[in-house]
Amino acid sequence: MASGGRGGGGTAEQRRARVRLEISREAARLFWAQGVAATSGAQIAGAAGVSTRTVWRHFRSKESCAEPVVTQGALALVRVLRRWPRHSSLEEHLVTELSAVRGTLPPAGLADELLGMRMIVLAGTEPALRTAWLMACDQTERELGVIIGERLGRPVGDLEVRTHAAAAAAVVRVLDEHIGAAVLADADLTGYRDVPSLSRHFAHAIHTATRGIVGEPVGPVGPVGPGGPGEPDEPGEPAA
Amino acid sequence: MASGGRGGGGTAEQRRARVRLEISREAARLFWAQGVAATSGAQIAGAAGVSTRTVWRHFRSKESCAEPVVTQGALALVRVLRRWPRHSSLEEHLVTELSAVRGTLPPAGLADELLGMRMIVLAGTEPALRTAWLMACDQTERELGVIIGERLGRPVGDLEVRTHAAAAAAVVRVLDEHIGAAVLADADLTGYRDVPSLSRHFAHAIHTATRGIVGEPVGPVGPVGPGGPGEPDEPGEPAA
DNA sequence: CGCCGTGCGTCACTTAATGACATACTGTCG
DNA sequence: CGACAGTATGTCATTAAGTGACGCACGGCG
Repeated sequence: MASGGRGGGGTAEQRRARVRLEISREAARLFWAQGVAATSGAQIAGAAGVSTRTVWRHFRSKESCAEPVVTQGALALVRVLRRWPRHSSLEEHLVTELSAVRGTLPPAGLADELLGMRMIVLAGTEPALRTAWLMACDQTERELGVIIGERLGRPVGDLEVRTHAAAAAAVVRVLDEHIGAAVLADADLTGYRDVPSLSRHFAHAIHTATRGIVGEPVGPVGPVGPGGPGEPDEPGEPAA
Repeated sequence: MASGGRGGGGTAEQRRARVRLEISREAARLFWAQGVAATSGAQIAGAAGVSTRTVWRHFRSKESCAEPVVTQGALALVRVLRRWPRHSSLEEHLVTELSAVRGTLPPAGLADELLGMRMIVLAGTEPALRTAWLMACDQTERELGVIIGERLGRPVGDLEVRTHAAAAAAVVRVLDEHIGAAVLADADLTGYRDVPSLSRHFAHAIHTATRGIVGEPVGPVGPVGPGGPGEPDEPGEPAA
């Protein structure tokens, strides 16, 4: 293609994101079908209908071509988390909102999700892909940091905010890897369609990883109290 | 080389590790001095006194040359953790053992540590290095998983073990990044020589990230005996 | 219409990375 | 001590990843 008629409008940034995603889809498909090593940049470019130069313009490396599809899933979670009202608990919010988002998912979104899971699974054996996956999680961690910082009323660089974000992102990553493996092993998404149950898992894991500091409702504006260590243990989540 | 006087004995594996570390040192030095992009594989090889072919035999990629020096620090922690007696708390063990280990550190070890910190700091701005750093942390996470699994009396693949390991590794990573930045900003290691205080930080962070499940003494053989030394006021863990 | 900014393709080029083969070193057995 | 096996290294040739420089097509704007 080149040229002309490509899917049109939107900000330059949006168009850029679309192109990246399109390349990423083809890359992921090929990685899954033939393995990473056996897939060349030229092949990816060809499949996506662009020149190799364009591929390298959009991605630092071959493996990083997988990042967009892989990020999609985590990004959805982050988007939901951005709308997390201060007065509600994490579990509450996730259970209702994740289901809602899932309900309105376009079919292309489902395909992307499957593709993303495949990449996550592949990352278990292909070190090159693992770097891409870890970079995607790293990105997620930053976004989580912003959200947590806001919620706790602390600056973004705050060490405590960063540790909580890191712990939360890490458990989300492990859960994603676990779900990915389970989904692909079970042939299909059976049993993992139960979004509310999954949501509770995520909420509980995040809550645990931050020792209850992220997860509870918080006051309308205040930070979480005295900062340090010593946060009294909340009477935690009721068991799922 | 080169040839000749290469450092001698030991297992094949040990020799391999030595060569990797030597290459890694030179690579890190060059990365720091000139930036990653400006450093070629040939340059690294030359500085380390080996052929480029040898460099590629030992490392998947240019950036991953940094992994060994960067891993050293985390590896020291893991080694200490391996000797963590079941009857003692994490804080106790770290405070005494980390100081001991630090005391017996050869001067080369200190230089490596500084180099490692520099790489961690560089990883903040150079995406290529960030992948290496994240891969190193990923490795640490696996080792942590083994240790935690043993301590909790659960199989290695156990989801809970993995989430705890991931959370713990993540907070250790953030702390490392924080310390690295502080050390390099403060010109020198002043204030971060206080190993006991650092140890307490690490212990507390890990303890928090695993919601107290990793950190307490545990019984002689059992899994996490809830009755005994357990969490003072933990509401029950939901059955995963 | 002419002008500018941007994104893409083409081509030439650098260098990261691998394969194939010859050689040198290490430790072992006779 | 000397032949032997295994492994790590070097050299050379080659592929493929990734970059720079340039020209062109497109779309907005006065």
